[in-house]
Amino acid sequence: MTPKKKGHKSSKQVTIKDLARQLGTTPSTVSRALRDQSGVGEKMRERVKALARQQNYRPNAVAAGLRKGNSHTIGVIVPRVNRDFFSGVIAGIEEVAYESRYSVIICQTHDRLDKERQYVETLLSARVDGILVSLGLETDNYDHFEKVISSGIPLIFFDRVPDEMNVNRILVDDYQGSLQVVQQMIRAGYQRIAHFAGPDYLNVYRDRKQGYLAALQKNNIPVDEDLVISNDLTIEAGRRSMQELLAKGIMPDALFSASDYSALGALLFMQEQGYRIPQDFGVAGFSNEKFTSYIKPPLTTVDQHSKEMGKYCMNLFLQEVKGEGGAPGRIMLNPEVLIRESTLRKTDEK
Amino acid sequence: MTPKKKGHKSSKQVTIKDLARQLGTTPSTVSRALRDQSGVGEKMRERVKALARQQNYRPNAVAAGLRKGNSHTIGVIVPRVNRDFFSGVIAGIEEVAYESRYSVIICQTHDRLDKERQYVETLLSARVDGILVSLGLETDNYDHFEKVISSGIPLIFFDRVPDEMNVNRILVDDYQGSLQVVQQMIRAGYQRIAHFAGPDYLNVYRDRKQGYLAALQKNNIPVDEDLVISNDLTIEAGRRSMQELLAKGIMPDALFSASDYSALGALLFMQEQGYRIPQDFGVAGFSNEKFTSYIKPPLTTVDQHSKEMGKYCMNLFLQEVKGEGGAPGRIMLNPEVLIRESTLRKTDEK
DNA sequence: ATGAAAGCGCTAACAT
DNA sequence: ATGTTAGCGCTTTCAT
Repeated sequence: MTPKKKGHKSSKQVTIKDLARQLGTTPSTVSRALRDQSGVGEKMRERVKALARQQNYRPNAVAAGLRKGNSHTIGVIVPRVNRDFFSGVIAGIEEVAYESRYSVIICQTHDRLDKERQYVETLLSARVDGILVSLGLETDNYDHFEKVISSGIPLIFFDRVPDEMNVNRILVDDYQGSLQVVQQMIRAGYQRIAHFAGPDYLNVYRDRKQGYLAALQKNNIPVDEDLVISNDLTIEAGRRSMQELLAKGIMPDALFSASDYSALGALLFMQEQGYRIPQDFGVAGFSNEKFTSYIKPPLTTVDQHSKEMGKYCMNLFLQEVKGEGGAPGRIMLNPEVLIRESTLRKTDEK
Repeated sequence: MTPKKKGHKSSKQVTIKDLARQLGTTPSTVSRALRDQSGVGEKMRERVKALARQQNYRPNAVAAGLRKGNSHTIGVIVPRVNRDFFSGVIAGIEEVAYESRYSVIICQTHDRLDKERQYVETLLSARVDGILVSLGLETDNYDHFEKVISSGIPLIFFDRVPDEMNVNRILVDDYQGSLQVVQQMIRAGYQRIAHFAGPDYLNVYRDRKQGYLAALQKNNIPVDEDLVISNDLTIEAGRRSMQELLAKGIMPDALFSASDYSALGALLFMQEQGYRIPQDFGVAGFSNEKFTSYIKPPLTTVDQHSKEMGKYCMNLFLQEVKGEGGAPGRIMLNPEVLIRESTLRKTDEK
């Protein structure tokens, strides 16, 4: 069957063959001319290009990809695109991809493992040339990524990476970022600092918690298990966890949350309860979401250099795809701690 | 040349042909079996599927697409993904796409016309089955979209749509939303309401301005040209425009901005200047970005039902691609006006 | 129920 | 400098 457009305007796309016929030459010559390959007369090249333009010829990347065994497309899998951190990384990836003429397919898992698996399949079927991933909150199993590795294409993780796999990874030093934030909070005079953590099987949350614990230890503050709470790090979760703490009669004087969102939830709740931030209660988050600087008071947080991270990802991919990649390694970026009003208790106001 | 993986682990992907050989049958039979087509013996079907699973066969969507003349992929072009409105639309599109097993390529133009053009080319070359677009701020020319139309694939615009083209469009009633917001502001006692507008060649900004003007007119408030300012609707632009107004000695008592971001900029600036919101100055934005409900005071704004809009888009595409699309039409959703504290001046506090 | 053969559009090895 | 040929992996006629 000749595939014909259903009910549409029956515009078949112009092919290289059509051009060849009209020029009285062959597809190979046209192909060469179009791609500025050597071995085509100047005159012929001109004629080909002129006709191509005139006929609105558009190369079929699908066909070329099939033939060449690559699609010049990469897939990016992230939990969500509407987080400033992830959209920053994506912006960085796109910037480099655009320059090197790669297309980027962005997939959102919404932190769901089933979607993550599905998207891996889809991308592999689409024969993307590489996959860049940040894991979803639910992901505690990496079988689907083993498939990527055995397919032979580059696989690069960023931020939320799998521990047990020997793969390329690009990270920010979560431990250091957290350590510094909590140290500052302690210096500001907070004594009972609570922590909202994410799942322990994700490196970032584990490291942030370790940084928190290390800061307490360095200052000889005993760890109170009641003050360390795992939740799913949304605004609502932050609000609820805070409420539950108070309901249980547990009263910290500050909070370091592994996420800006749950920090915000807690902050709003405490304000509603009449606590003044930072005098009565200090709050710090993580990721430097934009809203953290708009709210009152502005929220102390940690910037992860998201755009830069994205650029590193794409550059690493480009290196890998050129075959210049050595053994899988890791790149660790330094975070930037942003001390803002939400943890700046003037001790005399205590 | 047999295309071989460069330096990679030389894992060639299993093909339908490999399976056929191992089963002593032909590619056509394997293909039929895999896709549950009729005309294959029950027994053979089982054997094929078993082997496919065992060998980790993965269909090559590129090859199938080339043969069938479709990619089962759609492209979405938006100004940016880190706006709640756009990420909401994308979520809606993805939800429906996922169910119907379509892949979605998301492209960000960052409001730049050159990128918009480039992405259209890329998507057409990738032979996507349809394109969904919301125009960039710079876009005042639609030639690149004419190419999409002449390629014969469905083209659907949402929110920011081109006026002069006869295409499918999905919108929210910006005029009504703006009209209602400004009416409320007037009822709350504001008399000199400024307006931040976007470029006039984009429908949404034109309509929002019209809604603003209509509200004034209905209340017999004369329009003051000095109070209507075009800027690029970022936080910084909002801040700057507000500053310039005051510097010129022009003092409105409220602002209705066509964007939440520029509304925020103005709000922050006014607060820094010591004005109380909403008592001394009222502020309203547009789009219901999430941050609008976190800031103090919460910002009056207009919700555009973004996710629903995305679903409409994808469903319309599915209809079109099945050939059930009639002449291009338009779908208009009702906005939801969210009156919040930033415009709730208690008149006695005046 | 199965197989043979052609071809989607393009590229690249191998002629000439 | 150009042409010929083969084939990427798959689907779909058209046999049998």
